[in-house]
Amino acid sequence: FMLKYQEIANQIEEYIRVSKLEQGEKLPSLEDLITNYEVSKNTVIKALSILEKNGVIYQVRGSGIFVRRQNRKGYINLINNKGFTDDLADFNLSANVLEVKTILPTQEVSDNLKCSLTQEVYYVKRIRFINKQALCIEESYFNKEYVPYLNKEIVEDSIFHYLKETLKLKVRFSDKYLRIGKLNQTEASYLNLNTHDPALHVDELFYLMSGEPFDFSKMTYNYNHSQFFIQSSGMDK
Amino acid sequence: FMLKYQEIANQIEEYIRVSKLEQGEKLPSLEDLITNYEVSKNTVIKALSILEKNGVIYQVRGSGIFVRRQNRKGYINLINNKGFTDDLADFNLSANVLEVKTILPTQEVSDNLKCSLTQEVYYVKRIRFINKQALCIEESYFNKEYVPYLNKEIVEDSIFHYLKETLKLKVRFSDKYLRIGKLNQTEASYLNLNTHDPALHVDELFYLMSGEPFDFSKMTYNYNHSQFFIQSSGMDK
DNA sequence: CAGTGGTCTAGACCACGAA
DNA sequence: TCGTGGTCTAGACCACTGC
Repeated sequence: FMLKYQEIANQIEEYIRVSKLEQGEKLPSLEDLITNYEVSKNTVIKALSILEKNGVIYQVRGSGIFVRRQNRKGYINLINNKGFTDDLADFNLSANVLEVKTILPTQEVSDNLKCSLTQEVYYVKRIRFINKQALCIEESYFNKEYVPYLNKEIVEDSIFHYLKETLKLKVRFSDKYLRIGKLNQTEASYLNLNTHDPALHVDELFYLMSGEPFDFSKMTYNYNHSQFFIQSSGMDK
Repeated sequence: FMLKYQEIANQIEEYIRVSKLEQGEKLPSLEDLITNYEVSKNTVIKALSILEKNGVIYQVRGSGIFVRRQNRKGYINLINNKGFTDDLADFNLSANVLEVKTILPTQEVSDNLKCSLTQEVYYVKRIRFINKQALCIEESYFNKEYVPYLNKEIVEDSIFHYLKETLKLKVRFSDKYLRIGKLNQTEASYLNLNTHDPALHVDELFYLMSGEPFDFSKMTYNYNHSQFFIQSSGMDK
């Protein structure tokens, strides 16, 4: 079962895709959408507000509803929470698992996961590849309270898929901190680059539906494959 | 005059600040808010959805409304459209204007601004400083149709302030493209760094309320001052 | 099962843009 | 002035959490 406004949002997005509407092209009017979908005005507006938030459309009072979207290919959208799987769907992604174990958290990890220093967490270290080239080094820490079990097989696949399907955990939101620096020797060797080459460090904290942080990840990206995209929706609406 | 939901959103944010509520602390229930502000349920929900979008709160069904917000200081929020002025308010910002002139657009500029190759645009080159250290090199191109006049005095101050107050232009949304590379010799000298040091390149396209692009800016950041923050709100709601 | 957040409606009225 | 998007309401009913 799906919510009406969600369903309508999906259908409008589908409509834009199959009609191959481009930036600036006009969609049916609010009233048309209301009669077509046989729902109330508020419901359509809610659907449109989702699409607006996601950068798919923009609405202009007195004028109409228009298509936005114009993502350059190969850029990773920093707003979605879905990992890369969506943005880089056209590319050949894989991961090389270096370690999966339980450890005692460092101060930094315990601060972020809001867990005790004496309570073990899962530690996972992976190198992620895109088209067989190293994309990033990823070190993740999982609160065992929410992720009681992990192993190499699970982690070689998509962790998020496992969390969602098996553990029934859903990510509600996340905080990302980006920083630019230089690669040290170890990082450089993993990424097949040179020491002192540019490095993009991303710390990311993932929260569950209930608002509890459960996954703290530290990533170091290969600068050759680091292209990111951000759509800001500006005003409060 | 202000919209009710906007007013309520502001007041709740204010309430969080003066009450010094921290991450995870609970706000009054929906029903309380409805009776306190004497508005309908939908209006409160709209106010809350703005705060949720801005990363200020999160709502949990059956449980309550909680404070989010936990921005590390000095990180630039990549979601806001306001330039740096807000995030770096505590720091000493200034700009050194190198050039202000009208030129014919390159192919790249005309593609982005959707203007003809034969129609002149304003070109502005600035170095921006934070606490007297070079933060970034900024080259901006403005469509003259919307920004008919610029000069050095205006540009030394905040361009966005001028656009808003004098020209009555409002930014509706923007697209940002981030890329990491190495500084060339010229860039390095402007930023007081070394050739081949890390460089963060950001291309940003700003759109007006009507959806027209009017400002295309190419920025190169000093990696020592490049700390960015992104709050993702995850799911479609 | 009480408390709390979320969805949906029908309809009144407002505000902006374009012809 | 008309078409179109935006705000707001009152109320019905649904869904999840935690005692």
